[in-house]
Amino acid sequence: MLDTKIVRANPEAVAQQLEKKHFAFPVERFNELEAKRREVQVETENLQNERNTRSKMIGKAKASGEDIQPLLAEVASLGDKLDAAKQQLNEISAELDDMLLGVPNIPDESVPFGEDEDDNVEVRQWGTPRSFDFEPQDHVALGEQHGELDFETAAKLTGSRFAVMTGKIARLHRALIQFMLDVQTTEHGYTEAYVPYMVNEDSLKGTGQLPKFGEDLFKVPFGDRQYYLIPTAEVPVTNIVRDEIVDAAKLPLKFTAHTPCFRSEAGASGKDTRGMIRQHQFEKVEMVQVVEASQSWAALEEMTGHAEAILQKLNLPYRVVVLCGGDLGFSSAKTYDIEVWLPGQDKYREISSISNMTDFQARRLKARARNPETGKPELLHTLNGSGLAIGRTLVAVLENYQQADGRIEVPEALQPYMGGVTEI
RNA sequence: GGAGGGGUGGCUGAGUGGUCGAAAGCACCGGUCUUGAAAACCGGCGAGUCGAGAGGCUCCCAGGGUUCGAAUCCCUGCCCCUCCGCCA
Repeated sequence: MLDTKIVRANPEAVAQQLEKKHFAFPVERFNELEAKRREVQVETENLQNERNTRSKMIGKAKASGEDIQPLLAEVASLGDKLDAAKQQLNEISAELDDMLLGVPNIPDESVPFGEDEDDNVEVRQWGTPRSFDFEPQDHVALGEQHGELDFETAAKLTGSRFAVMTGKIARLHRALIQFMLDVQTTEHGYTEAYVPYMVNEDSLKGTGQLPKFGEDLFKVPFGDRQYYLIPTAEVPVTNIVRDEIVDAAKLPLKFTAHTPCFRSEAGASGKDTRGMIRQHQFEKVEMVQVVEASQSWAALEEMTGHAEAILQKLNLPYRVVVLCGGDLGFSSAKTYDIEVWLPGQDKYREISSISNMTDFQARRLKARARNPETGKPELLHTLNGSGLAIGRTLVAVLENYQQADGRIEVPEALQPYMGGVTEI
């Protein structure tokens, strides 16, 4: 959520900045509602004030043994008036809240203008895509050849967009998780976290998936409530600080977590239908940082480096792009995507996304820390990034490390996690 | 699933219808004292929101209700603790 003070002070400026994200902020409707809100709120609060004052007088009168009947008569009509005012205020506030909860974060000045992913801007490249002296296969063909990556069985068990892995490939998949967690905890200073894979509505509101993007989520009815399968560890991990005043001395908080992620991919029918690139269920090792406001831009660069380090250790060629306004996520002020080279597709594909949410999530979460100078609680900044998406990393390893006969070299960094196996 | 006890400020914890946003302690901040620190003593100290300000309003798990007035009474839900049962 944006700072309502800023929106009120200059709605036109906010609207203009949101244009970069191709979001049309309804300035007129907002101003209209704001004016009404102000009016009704003042009226309501005046009535409340009157009620409070008179109730106190009644209390005093009663204590001193006076007759309170005349005083009671005076307040008789107050209740109805107050109820009416309150109801009106509630309606206006609800509409304003709905409006503001649906407004995305303002993109940072450094975010390039653009429509979609084609307008993202490359920041740097690392490594050189390997040149093959044979026709490289994609991971689906490789997996089939090994008999260890099976989409048809998964479709029988569940449906499309799931995978069954067995044997060495299943182990390689697991090795990637362990490897990444170890790097993040021992080399990058993250604290490992284990979190629920189902969350409540409040958590999803806190990080911004709700109320707007419910159709992307898998819902789990539970009694008369509703839980949701997490679409990313960002949700449970970032919500650790919801409604908390964090001890400033403990900042920055740096968490890493391995979780499965569940996405309905509602808007992606027909997109990436082959293989493991876009699944309803996939694993991810996530990085989350909760930092003091002034530190978040440095943290964004740092976290991008942490994700890159994994790819470098795996010796997988990649490039880093900065997302343009049109491709930027709802809660994000700035996002870097890291794209890994996939020989099977002959192009770079997203394998990590690192975002600075500034105070946008923190405001919804009420995640604060006391400023040591002033003693006052101030909003924190939250960031998250994949470090990395496991399924896509597996795809990258299979495709980049394939041999002419279909065997897969095991990257050196993963060999300790594969019991010393060098080839599968 | 059954029985009971609880959810109050950063923390511990008092408060069972009125002058309670809320005792006390801890923590924290300022001061006195001290070469410095500690201790002791004095003072300050919840959050959010509206307002230029004075000040107002809201918040004692959440949502309803009773009442002129609710932290306090009633209803529903959620969460935590103890015991019994079941269980990976």
